[in-house]
Amino acid sequence: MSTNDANTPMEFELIKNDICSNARAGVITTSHGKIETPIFMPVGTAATVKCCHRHELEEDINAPIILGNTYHLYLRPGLDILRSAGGLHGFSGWNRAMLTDSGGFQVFSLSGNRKLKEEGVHFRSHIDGSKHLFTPENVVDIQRVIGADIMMALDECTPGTADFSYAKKSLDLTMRWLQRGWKHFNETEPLYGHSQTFFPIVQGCVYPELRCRAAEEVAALGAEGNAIGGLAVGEPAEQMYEMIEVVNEILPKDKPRYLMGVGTPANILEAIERGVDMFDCVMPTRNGRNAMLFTRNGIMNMRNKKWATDFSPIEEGGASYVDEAYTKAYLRHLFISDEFLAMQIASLHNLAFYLWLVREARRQILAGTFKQWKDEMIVRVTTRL
RNA sequence: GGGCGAAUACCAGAGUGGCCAAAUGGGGCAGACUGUAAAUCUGCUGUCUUACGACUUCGGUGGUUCGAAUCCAUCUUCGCCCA
Repeated sequence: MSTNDANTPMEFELIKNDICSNARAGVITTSHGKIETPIFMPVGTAATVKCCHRHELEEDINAPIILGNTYHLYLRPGLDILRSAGGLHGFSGWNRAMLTDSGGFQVFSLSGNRKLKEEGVHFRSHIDGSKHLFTPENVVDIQRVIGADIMMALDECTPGTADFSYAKKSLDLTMRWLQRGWKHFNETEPLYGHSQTFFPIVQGCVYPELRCRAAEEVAALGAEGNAIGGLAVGEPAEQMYEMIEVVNEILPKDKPRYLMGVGTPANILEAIERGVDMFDCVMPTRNGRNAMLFTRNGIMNMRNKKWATDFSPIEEGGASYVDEAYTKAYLRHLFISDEFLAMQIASLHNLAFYLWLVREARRQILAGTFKQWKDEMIVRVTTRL
């Protein structure tokens, strides 16, 4: 596993473009290992991918990169502890790559507890109600302390239902924040001897005009990778796909593109087809904890009675050992009985499935068979079992 | 043999004359969840395909009453106590 030191920036190598679509296969090299793309990144908000041991993430799910969250880690355990531990890598023991969200999504999801100002976002902690301020600059500093290989710009994630005038006003602010964050990133240094990179985020809600402008401004920075945010937040899926097309027309082809917070297996396949390389989403873990399993044959609600006496494996030939190790009837029993093991099995299964899905997509792109495979997979993964 | 108490929907359990198809909890059935304030949230859970509405229910039977899960009589079952 080759690694980069603090002076070597992240690299992205484009291996192959699909013939029939904008899908592509590549490799990202970070100080904490290589990441073959397309990739799905499990979300580990509070320094843990919920219900999963590190060993499982490494060996069973085989995730090359996971997420952390600036907002949550800043509040708990706090910067002093993270700094003393040598960053989140040292604290959690995760030695592969890591990406941290800036807290921009919390600006959206905790909208009742915050106030947007030109300088940044004033918010109250959901834990103790204490007051805090995130600025484009200090979220860079915080992410330096966390030590993520990839850090994200502070943005405002607008709801998919925002009207044009609000979306424009919001985008203007996000773009001003972006310039400040980018400047500050370039004026500061990593703390732990490994390199860090900074991804800007394209906003603009569902308005092509705004998305184009944002993509052009983002592309002009020349960052090592670029993100698309503010999608899958209430707008119809077709509109999301349209926005991805508009934006990817403009974002540089030789840099990885990260679609933030998306999504369902079908969303991911559609986005890969449109040239997206990186994904993250809470869906495999959250929905897993709530008894929803994604499989290559469709979706199962494990609480449903139909599984009560189904003693077949969770998923024959599935992507992780739990698929053959436990039966549907047993897993249903665990969920009905509120046993912790149910959530562990489901989370492991779903993450392994998501990682399998993107690896298989990559394999199909390399084999030149992506388009046909994708069309078949969409039907399968959206079937309700 | 005598006395007291209890019987309510799948379970537990409230209700003791009309606002009762009947609180609440559990269980059951289904749905939602997209850069995680989520091991969370929502709906349904007597029958009539849905709503309005109608119908049948509170151990059985018979009564009182304009009206009964609720009052009376009696029977049945269960629990406790005395012999």
